[in-house]
Amino acid sequence: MKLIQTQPSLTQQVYDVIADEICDGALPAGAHLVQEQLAERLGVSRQPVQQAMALLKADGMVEEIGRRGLQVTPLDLDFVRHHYDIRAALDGLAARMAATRCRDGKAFGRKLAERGGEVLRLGETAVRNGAVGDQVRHDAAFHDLIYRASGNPLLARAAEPHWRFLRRAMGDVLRHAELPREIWRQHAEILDAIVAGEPSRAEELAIDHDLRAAKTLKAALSEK
Amino acid sequence: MKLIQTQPSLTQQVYDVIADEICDGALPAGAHLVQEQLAERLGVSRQPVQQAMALLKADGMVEEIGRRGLQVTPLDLDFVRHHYDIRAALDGLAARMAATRCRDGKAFGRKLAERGGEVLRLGETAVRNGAVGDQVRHDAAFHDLIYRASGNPLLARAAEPHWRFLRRAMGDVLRHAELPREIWRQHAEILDAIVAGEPSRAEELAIDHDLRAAKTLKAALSEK
DNA sequence: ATTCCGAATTCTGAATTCAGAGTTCAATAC
DNA sequence: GTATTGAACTCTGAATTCAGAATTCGGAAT
Repeated sequence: MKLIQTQPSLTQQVYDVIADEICDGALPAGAHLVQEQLAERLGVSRQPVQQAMALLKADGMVEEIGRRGLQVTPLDLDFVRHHYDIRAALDGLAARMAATRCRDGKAFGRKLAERGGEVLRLGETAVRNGAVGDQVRHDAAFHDLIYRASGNPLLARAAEPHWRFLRRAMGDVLRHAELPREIWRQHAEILDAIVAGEPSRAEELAIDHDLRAAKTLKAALSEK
Repeated sequence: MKLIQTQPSLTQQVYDVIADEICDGALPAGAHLVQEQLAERLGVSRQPVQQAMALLKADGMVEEIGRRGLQVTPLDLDFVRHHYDIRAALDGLAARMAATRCRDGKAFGRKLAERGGEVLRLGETAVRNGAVGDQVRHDAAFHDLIYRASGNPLLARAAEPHWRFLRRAMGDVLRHAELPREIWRQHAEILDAIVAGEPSRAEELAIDHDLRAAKTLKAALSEK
């Protein structure tokens, strides 16, 4: 029997709407946000908006501008590298742990190979179709799969703020460019190393992948 | 001229009070929290309490118990290792980056050696005095120094949720035991490697330190 | 004794209002 | 023209109230 999903709170819904608009660029850095206006636009009272703003503030996505509303935080180019450095550490850990689990259990590795393969195929389909939004989604899905495969339930959550920032940065770029095709080759290599049960190799590839992505993204942002 | 500090919001103050009580064990795992009661106890209206609870919930420190208030989240022993694994990755990164900076700039290393040395001395004094609370504080201060020395402004923030959890776990243990004295020797070794500008060695020592701490803490928690 | 159902209760989320913090603007003085 | 000051304005944080979700309890039926 399927669990009955309770309606998320208005606060949660407001948070999700605003967070998504920030991450996909509809609300660009510096965009001015006023609680009363957001409340009107979303058809709710100000209180859930206020609460959502507090959460978005805690997440670094918005900041106060001194009793004159809030603004979407700037996308600081220097922070691209900072976020990727942390992601590299976390992604490396995830890959290593997942590979260790595959080394110790063949059935686990087979299942992961299968699921990973699906995501890679979806990613490559999106590349063929030039569906950029889909590419980002499958990129995230691939990494999420590895976090979950690591056996550490905290990894996905730990990586989340960095993904959020980078999703914003990518969103900025992807109006003009695509994800490099080579990331899918890199994903495949990471998956292979994990499934083969090679922790050090998997970690190295994951870190390398992120550090390359950092360079690429930073270069693309500098051109704008 | 000294900056004038504005009073933190009531929400922030409520958050800080509750978070501190959770972290130092005054509010143990499972403690029942009701907004109205907290509001009375703290002499504020329910609204800032509600907001603080939303933030504490987002931070995983409290959880809902189904329209009957909230409770402090359980301290799950399995999570000690999970948190330390992530901390090891982050601390390793911090140490490596700090060491790289020391290798590239001697003045930076000298300054760090000085500051680090101070913290280590404070830690050792606390050990001699059997001042357990101070030991935890200086432990955190040491690591915070390394995060800042890394040059990545996001590292301290990234490590925060893990420190929160581990501070709670340590608080649980420290009613009965002390931090092992060897952690100060380990800290000194990490600092030496960083100041000497040896990134790989610094990273290794930092990771090793955390993995040992994980074992020690987990064993201590199992005995209770 | 166990199960079911409706009522009572507890508590939260949301709406509304009030107070006031901090910014902006307009008038005045130099 | 520039600087200063006080008033007006914008917006937030907090207090209060209302609505209702979800749990608990007690009584009735089996």
